[in-house]
Amino acid sequence: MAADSRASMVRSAASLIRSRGVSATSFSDVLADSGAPRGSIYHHFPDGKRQLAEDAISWTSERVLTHLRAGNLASASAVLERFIAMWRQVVVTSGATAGCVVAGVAIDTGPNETALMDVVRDTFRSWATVLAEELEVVGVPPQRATPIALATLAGMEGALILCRAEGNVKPLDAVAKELMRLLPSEKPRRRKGPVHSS
Amino acid sequence: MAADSRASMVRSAASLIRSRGVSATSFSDVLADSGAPRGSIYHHFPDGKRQLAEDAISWTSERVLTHLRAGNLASASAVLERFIAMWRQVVVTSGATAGCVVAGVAIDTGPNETALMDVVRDTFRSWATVLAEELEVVGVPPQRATPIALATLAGMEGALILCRAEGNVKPLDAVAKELMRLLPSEKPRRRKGPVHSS
DNA sequence: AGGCGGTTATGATGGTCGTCATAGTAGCTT
DNA sequence: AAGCTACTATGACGACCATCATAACCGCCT
Repeated sequence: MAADSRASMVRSAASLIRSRGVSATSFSDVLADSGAPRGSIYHHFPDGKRQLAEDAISWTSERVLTHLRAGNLASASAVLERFIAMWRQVVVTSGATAGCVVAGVAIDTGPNETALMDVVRDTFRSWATVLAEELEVVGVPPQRATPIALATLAGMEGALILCRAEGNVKPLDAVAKELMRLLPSEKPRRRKGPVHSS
Repeated sequence: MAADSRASMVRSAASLIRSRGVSATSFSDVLADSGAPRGSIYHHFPDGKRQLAEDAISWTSERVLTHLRAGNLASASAVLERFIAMWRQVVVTSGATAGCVVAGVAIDTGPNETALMDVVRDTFRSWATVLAEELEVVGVPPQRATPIALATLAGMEGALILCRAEGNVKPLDAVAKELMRLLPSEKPRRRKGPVHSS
């Protein structure tokens, strides 16, 4: 299959960018990590490194969106918790060495490379939009859904950085707890007060 | 004076790292931006680039801490707003191209370079600590002050990334508004309900 | 005047990076 | 079987990077 080595390159690029940023991730690193053949870099990525970074973002974004939309939308807190738990797992399984690919690209991309930054912007927008939509579906007032979604996204992106610095998930958990406070008090369920994650 | 060129190098390094990350910031860039002499790099920074990055963080951190402590601690919202306004100014005056130096270092620093990451961690901790202390001083319950401080820090770091992606300050403003909601309702002042920024 | 420590000029080194050209191979189509 | 397309091997290229060695410069102290 053709796209095999290509896909593994994208996956490796995403993984490496997550934990070192994009400038510190060389093609050699990607090849070494993916086992992909040297000769096919510019066959699969004619636009070079920029394209690889773009694809790494797109690949990540689709995974995130898929994960988000796979939720069953039980409540507002469930929506946020699903998003948060996803990032939490990134931190935990990486031993607090990985963050967000999109942030990694965003931070060491100068204002010149508008193409890359456009992808970054669109990705963040799509995440925030889906999050806001889902919040609305479960009853969060429309004028609250978007700001809450944005604050959650920003809070997570920031938390990922703090977790990397601290070497553990504690900052993310603390931030998550605060983000939950932004939600309007849920319609009082009959029994069981506390949140019960899936 | 000796430290003249050295100081300008640190300042330039901080400025460049803010808007491109640390890996994408070369010594040549720093020298070009600062006008400092080529020959004195390893005189002032015997440990090379790592030391330059460390100093850029320390220099930034001291400026931040100084700015924070210069507030008059009128209320909890004033404390947060002072911190937020500081970052807002970074975004505005840079045309949404600059972020946080510490985040820039944190993101493209691998898990190997523990020395750098230690500086990053200590810096974040000091900011969160000062923020929490000030919140306590103005009457925020101790068990709330620390989480709020952390969420504010994470929210700002994330917001800076989003602002860079969007090219404007709107994300930061939206996040800031949400962060304010985390504060316990202020002791009801006699008159004037709504928050009134300085 | 003389010297001395702190600073800078100059330039080289080895390495790595992104990029690409050229040639080879595998596999499907006809 | 032939040929075409998609992929890979090999290796080179110019550029830039961080780092350092060596020597010259400057101003201050004596």
